[in-house]
Amino acid sequence: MNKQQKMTIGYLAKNANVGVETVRFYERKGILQQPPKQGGFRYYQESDVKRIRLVKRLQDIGFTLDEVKEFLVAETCCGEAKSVIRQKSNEKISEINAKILELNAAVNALQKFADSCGAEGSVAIGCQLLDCFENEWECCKTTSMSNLETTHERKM
Amino acid sequence: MNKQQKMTIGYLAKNANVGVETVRFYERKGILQQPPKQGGFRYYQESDVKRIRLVKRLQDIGFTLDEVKEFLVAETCCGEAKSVIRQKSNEKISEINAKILELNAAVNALQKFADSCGAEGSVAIGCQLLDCFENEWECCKTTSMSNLETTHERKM
DNA sequence: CTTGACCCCGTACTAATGTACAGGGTGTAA
DNA sequence: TTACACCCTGTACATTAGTACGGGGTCAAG
Repeated sequence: MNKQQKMTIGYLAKNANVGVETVRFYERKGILQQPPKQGGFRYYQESDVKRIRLVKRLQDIGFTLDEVKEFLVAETCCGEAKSVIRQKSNEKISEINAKILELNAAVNALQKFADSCGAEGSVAIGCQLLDCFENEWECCKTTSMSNLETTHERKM
Repeated sequence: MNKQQKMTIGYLAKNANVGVETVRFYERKGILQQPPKQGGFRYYQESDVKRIRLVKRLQDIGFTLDEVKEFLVAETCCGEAKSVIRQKSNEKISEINAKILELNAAVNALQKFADSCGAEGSVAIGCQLLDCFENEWECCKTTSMSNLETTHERKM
């Protein structure tokens, strides 16, 4: 690629694997900075491609666009703002670690389900997605079925 | 809990930790079966609580409501439908395993970011979320920056 | 200097997943 | 029997993250 050449929004979008409307949408939301225009057109740098890909990756791991924005804005921070962003990073790390545990349990549950229900010779009665998940989940996060409330103990 | 007592939608919702509107929404979508009404009211079983919790769990691990529905409907399947559901389960397992890899890489990247940017004494120039993610991601899924296209090689 | 691909802005629409009324009915405790 | 919490249906609104469209401007190859 010739670095002298100008990258229009269409090419940015193509390179970053998003739609042009998405790029403009990100600029409106303040997630991407709108580049200074030449003759009414936006022209981009390679770093913008990287930035959009980063946004997509952050989305993939569970960030909302607002969170992405917070993090990207925070990059240029200093002093006190740093401890805020460090805290947010650590919160996200905990969140993701919890999700990893949950997903591992899910794989086990689904495997059990696939083995019992999906097996060619199995009988229909064995197809209990609920049972597979109930057992597998207990290690991860349990909500007890005891103390269910019903209607005759009405709130007054 | 007295099993003789009747569980109205409000209590079902409370026990399953969702809103009553959500329950009705699930019934409209066919994710939950609407129970036969007595005097115009819906009355539920404990199994309905379990079912809603299962829906929430499946959502947590990345199922859309339509996918949840597919799986729940498929539980009562037999014969040929079984191999379909087994295949879907296996697809989901692969999907989740890929996600786990991605999340592990994300934790590493965020840790690096928190360490470099968030540390009390660090300088602002070290705050590069993009760099932290770029390196960490390569193991997981890479999109090369070479072969970028720009505007002067215009399509005709 | 025309033409066709591409860009601009602004607005409106979509899909998924709920939430929130409005207007009326029900059931039970006092 | 009345009050009040709770239920019903139906419709509309909210949020997130885009996507599409209309009406017009720009640029570069032929």
